[in-house]
Amino acid sequence: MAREAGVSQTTVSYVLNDVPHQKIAAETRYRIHAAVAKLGYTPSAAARALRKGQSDIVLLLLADMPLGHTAIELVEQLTRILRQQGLSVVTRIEDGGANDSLWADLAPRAVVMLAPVQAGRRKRMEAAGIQVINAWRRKPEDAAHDTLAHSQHRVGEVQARHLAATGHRHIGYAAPTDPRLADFCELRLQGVRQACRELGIDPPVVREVGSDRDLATDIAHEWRTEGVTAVCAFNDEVAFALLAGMRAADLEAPGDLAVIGVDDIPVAQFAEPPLTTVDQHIGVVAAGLAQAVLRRQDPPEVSGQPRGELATVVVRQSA
Amino acid sequence: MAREAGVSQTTVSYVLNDVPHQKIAAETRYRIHAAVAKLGYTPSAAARALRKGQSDIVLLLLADMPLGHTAIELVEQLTRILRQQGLSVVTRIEDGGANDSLWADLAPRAVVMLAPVQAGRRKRMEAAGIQVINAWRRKPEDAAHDTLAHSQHRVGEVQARHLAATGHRHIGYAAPTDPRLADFCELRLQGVRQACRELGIDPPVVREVGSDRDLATDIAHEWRTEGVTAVCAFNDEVAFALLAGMRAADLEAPGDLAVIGVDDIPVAQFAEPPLTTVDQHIGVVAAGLAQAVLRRQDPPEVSGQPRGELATVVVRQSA
DNA sequence: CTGAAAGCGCTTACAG
DNA sequence: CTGAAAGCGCTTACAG
Repeated sequence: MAREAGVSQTTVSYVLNDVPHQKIAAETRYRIHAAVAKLGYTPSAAARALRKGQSDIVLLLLADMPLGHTAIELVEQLTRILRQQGLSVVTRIEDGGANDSLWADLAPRAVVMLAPVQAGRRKRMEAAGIQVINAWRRKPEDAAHDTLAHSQHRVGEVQARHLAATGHRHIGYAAPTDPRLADFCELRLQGVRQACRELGIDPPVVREVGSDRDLATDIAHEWRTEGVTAVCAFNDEVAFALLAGMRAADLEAPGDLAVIGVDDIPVAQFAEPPLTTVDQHIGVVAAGLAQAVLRRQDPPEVSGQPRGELATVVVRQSA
Repeated sequence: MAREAGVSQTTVSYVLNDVPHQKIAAETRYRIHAAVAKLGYTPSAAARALRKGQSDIVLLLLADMPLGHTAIELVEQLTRILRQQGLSVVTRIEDGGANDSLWADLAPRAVVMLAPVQAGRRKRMEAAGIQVINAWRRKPEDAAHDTLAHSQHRVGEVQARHLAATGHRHIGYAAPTDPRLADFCELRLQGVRQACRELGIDPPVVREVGSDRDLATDIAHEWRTEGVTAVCAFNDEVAFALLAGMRAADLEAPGDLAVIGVDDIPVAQFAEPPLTTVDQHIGVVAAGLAQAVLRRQDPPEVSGQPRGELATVVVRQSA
């Protein structure tokens, strides 16, 4: 490569990396770019990583749980935003431990954890100079400065407020049965609880709604006998199960029990009745995460929490 | 590291890589492992990659299209299978070109493309010694040796055969409107067409069903006037739209029009009526893909096409 | 059975 | 404005 352009390795490196404060003659630059094009040269990232100790990769670790539509959108957005900054987002689904070798393999600049983080692992990564961004706080107290957790809390709040605004004072909460969803559920549920407190209405009556229609029917009846008139479902899937259980017992939404989901999955509009749900503004969350990654390297440009609403209600017929 | 154990770099490398035909004294081995544990030493993958010219990473490139539940499962399974072979699967959503830098960054051993592959890009990767596995054939003719394409073809076949088996002779095909899904749709549709040919029934009447309920209603009426009695939907989402359109016009499934989807998404069982659909056996596809990756390096153990059914019908009420 | 040495392809002080 | 040289941490012939 250097030979083809008739210059030294050094100069090639300067030109290709646009090293500031290095004046390079325009003609030399040109010769180098020509040679690059001619040879189809691509710098070896392995060598660069070895030399600099870090690659330009940001590793996104996803929890091993049912990943929906929304999670994928988050991945896409984060990938897009960070690419503009020259960083390559690479995604990995967690699976317990074996990933240690992966972060060593990639020598990522940062690891964004959308999964539980074990203290030991975190320490090892940080010791290796990798920035660890924990976007998965279990405890709501920790969530204050965390866009993702904050948005989950907000989701619950938005659900409860919509129900209250349409006159409901006794609400239920339909939790999923999958234990891997428990942390997420807790965050959303806290949001619901807080909203209820603030609105001065009863705390939500929580029940696990599995993916069994008959069970959902029973639960719907129970809620009604307890005076519950509306329920926040953990997500749209749980809402579908509940709606199916209600139809089986000739219970109507929102008349007998109003139901509001979360996610606005593509089929939500085709539910019977069409599902009222909460749309998460994933772009805002992604921007928050991207900021956290970038803050380290570009102090001035980025600032605190991202602005913008994190979630809004999509009103259809079920609530 | 070598110093801590009181041996040379060479020996450390031999021990850690279990180099065959290198006899190392048990005591030396032990000293090295002890030092590894004590220092928390992790070999630099960047250096290894630089030296060997390849990392242990397999890059999975996903098309930029609505990725469902099924796609995610494929990613999970492939990750799991390949990890057992010491390979790290890393996933990236395609976005047009900018990924060139990524494969250079990772120096992956193989790239599995679940996205359209441009000839130029492919050539560059292969020139770099990267194995390229193209699991995205546009043309059904190319699909013969490709597990993924083959399974898509099979999906259509299974749909049509189920409909024929329940007495339908005039079937419709509900295609999605998203152009990014066109290639996939074509593969499935070919499967339907072939099954119709083999069964001696009319070719499917294809219509695009968007996510507009009223439009779906109109289309349902059209099909009925044309004598269509059952329809294969591209996937469960399209099926939901169609079912919603039918309910709006008091048309019943399967009486007025039978509907069968694809994917068995979690909410399919809660459709009104519960959706009959096709379950793709993603494990088989993943195994096929994994084989293709491994074939190159471990010739003997793996053989041709994976065995096993690729898709089966989940019978519920809509068809 | 073990080690000294070369070299993978970069980046970056440093010297001109 | 440009280049010679060191060194990042490995692997692997090769020599003992």
